[in-house]
Amino acid sequence: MAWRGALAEFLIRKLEHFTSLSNDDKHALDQASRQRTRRIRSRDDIVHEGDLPQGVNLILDGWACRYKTLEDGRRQIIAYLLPGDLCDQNVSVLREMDHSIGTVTAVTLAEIPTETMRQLTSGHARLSQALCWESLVAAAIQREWTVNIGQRTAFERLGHLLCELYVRLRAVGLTQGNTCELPLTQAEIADTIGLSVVHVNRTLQELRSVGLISLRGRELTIHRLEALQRAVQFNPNYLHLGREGRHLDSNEA
Amino acid sequence: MAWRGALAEFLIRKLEHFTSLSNDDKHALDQASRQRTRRIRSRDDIVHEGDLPQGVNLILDGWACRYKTLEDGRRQIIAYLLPGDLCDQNVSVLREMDHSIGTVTAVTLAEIPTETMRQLTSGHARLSQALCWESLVAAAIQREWTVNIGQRTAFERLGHLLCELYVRLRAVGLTQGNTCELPLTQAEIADTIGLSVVHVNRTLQELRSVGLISLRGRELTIHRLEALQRAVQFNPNYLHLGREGRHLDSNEA
DNA sequence: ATAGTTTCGTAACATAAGTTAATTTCGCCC
DNA sequence: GGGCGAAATTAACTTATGTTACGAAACTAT
Repeated sequence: MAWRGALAEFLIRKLEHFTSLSNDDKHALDQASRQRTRRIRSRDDIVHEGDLPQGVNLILDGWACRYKTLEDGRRQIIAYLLPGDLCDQNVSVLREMDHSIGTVTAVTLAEIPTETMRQLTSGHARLSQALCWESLVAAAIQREWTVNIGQRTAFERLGHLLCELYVRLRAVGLTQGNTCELPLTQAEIADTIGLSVVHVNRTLQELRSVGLISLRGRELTIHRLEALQRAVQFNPNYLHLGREGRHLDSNEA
Repeated sequence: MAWRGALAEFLIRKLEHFTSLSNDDKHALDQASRQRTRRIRSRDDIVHEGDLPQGVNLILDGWACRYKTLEDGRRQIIAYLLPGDLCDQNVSVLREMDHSIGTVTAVTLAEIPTETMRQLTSGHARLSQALCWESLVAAAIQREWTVNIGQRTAFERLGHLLCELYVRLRAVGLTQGNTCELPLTQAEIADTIGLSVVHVNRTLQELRSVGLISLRGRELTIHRLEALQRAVQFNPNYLHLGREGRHLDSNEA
């Protein structure tokens, strides 16, 4: 059976970078994704800080983000949730959410009940490992963001973010050649890498003028990925995609 | 039985902020900590980026940190590991470490084999939940660091870090009144919050001059915790210590 | 104690990034 | 297809933070 078109398609593709799943595993994942799906419109909230944590959300389509707002309005985007990403495999252990999750684009998500998750992991050793891997990778990404914001220059920070998003999208088959969608406004990028909008704009101009990227409409093209990686010290090892995350064929354009 | 003096003392204390453990749970934890302990001297590496991940490490005593180094020598400290902290409950799923772990002070740690961990979690539902909570809190801390470095001013960043370390130490009984150890050099603080050493020094002077803290030798005193929290927008909810992480009695001085 | 080595403290100066504000371009809706 | 609001762009100016450098203090080891 081809898993193109399965609701859990992107998640399955992602997990297969770590291990190959049996048809049974994939079927179970897909079933779990069908129990309850929800459509949320663009720039809307999925979960609020202070909420009681619910079961697991799987992003089926669209972009979301975790974010936190300070009292005076400053906002930090803490993570991007792309198709195939699971939010919070175990949060229900906590008493309340310490941050919010909002959409960037319109999003379709599957709400997988805690009980279904339990069944998935107890009955499928391989799958259970793969899900564990997925949450370790999410943690590794969060660590890398700390490094990115803490140590890198504006140019490197922005380039690094673009590399990461591109490679993550490629890992789930959402790139065409060296192009992918980038539905973020410059204000959102600014809140992601801790810069002002104006400086994001300047830095974007710089990345363009040295010929490393194009960004028009909501479409990003990375002209020379290798060069960009070098220029911004992007080492994809933290994504744990095997074989360094490079040379993974994307779906052809 | 009193668990003062148990090797896993600090871990037990920490977990009990989340749930109360049975004597059986505590005994199992303590036994697991006794299997293999190791002593590492100050400013030495425990784990190197690129290493094959091993079983779980539990910090029994002393301070360690996760860090990452860029090619040109810039370094970011990604997390502090304090007594009672577990490193990497499931890393063995990954093929290689994407960052290093080094000591700040001399450290005693327990290496808990993967198999022992499995037994711990499968035989003790309560404990298993508590360990899950501990890893969710670690992730929440990492997210908060992203916010801290991304959005806050130097003054807030540093104050926030000090609040966090103080509250975490208090949660395991390692404070005396409003004082705790802070065995970090200013260079290490700088690499933690993404500032230069000089600016850390300036900012420290500022925190002192407004009477919020004292820091001499390796001893930190927070004179007015509430005031400091307000001044730097430190909201301890992300530590999920129940009751907001305040009013937890520390061991008396 | 003494010498050597970190760490801390400060000053003078340099610069990356923030702010404000005005203009242009883009995407969308009637 | 014109008008409206959001997003992007640019310029001029400000500021927080970085850099370099040097001396003082605090540890460490003999």
